[in-house]
Amino acid sequence: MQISSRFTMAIHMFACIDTFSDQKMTSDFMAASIGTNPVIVRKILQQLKAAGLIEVARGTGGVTITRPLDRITFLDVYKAVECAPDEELFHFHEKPNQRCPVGKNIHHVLDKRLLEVQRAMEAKLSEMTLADVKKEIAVYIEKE
Amino acid sequence: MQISSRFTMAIHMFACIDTFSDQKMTSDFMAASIGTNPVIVRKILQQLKAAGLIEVARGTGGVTITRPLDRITFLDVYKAVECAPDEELFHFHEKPNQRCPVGKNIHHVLDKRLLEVQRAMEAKLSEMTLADVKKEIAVYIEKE
DNA sequence: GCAAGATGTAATAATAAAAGTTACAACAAA
DNA sequence: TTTGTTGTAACTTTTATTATTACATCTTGC
Repeated sequence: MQISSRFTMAIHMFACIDTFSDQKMTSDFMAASIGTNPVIVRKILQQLKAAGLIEVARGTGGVTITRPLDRITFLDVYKAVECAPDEELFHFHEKPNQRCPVGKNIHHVLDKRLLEVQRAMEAKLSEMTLADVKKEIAVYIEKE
Repeated sequence: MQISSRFTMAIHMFACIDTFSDQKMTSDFMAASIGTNPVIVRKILQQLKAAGLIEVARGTGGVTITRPLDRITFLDVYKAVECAPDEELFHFHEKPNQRCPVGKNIHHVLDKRLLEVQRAMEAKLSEMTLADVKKEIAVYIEKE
């Protein structure tokens, strides 16, 4: 199973907003760059807005990033688009038999360990920022 | 999105096999403990067998774990049941527009970073073993 | 005022993956 | 040869993602 592509689409969107900052960025433009439907882009825009990462100009169009790119981490983006609040990475089977000594206790035993794994992933995500992406995209564009 | 419950079911199965090592362990028994269907258990058994972690006695029933529990990590189990070989944790949107400078390069920029995140998660998974689970389950059972 | 071009969002469909179920052939041992 | 089990195919159900259509709402310029 995989983490949904909303995350990579969101980062792609930030890259568009920044790279083409001289022009008004619309959901149609970003959808064309990503290769998806404008409504998908608008939904992700709403999630990013709800997380306080961007502002969207209604009516006229255009997106503003609310803080410097080096202060937006991959984890910020991940949490904004990927999961419901406090959702856990691992999906637990929900009906272990409480009358079996293993079924009764497996949840206690695994929960904290799986959370530890999730924290490790999140820690790594928080080390990366949109500024890194901006920098590297610029290098690639330079080359051409 | 979440990692499927096959992973936690598989660990639950190992816990059953070990905790009740005095009796023959069948898919029916494990399914009852997990709260699922025996066929689900048998499919996971096949995946664990293919990964070389267990042997299953056909006809008669019963499962043997092929090496000491402290030498089977969560990562071994995860890789056995969770993903196709070399499957990546993050799902990339597949059709970025090659005529857009961002769409053309986003994959290059993100791939190595997302792989780094995945490696961090896998590293943490490899620190935990089934022996840890065995030990803690035993403590819980002791208490009663 | 109102036309043009956006966003916001509901409703729904299409797709894909996980999880569950039924059925039965193949097998091992008493 | 009976019993209880695994192996596995076929199918259904469930859930989540992704895509699409449609349209109300908003902002600006004319």
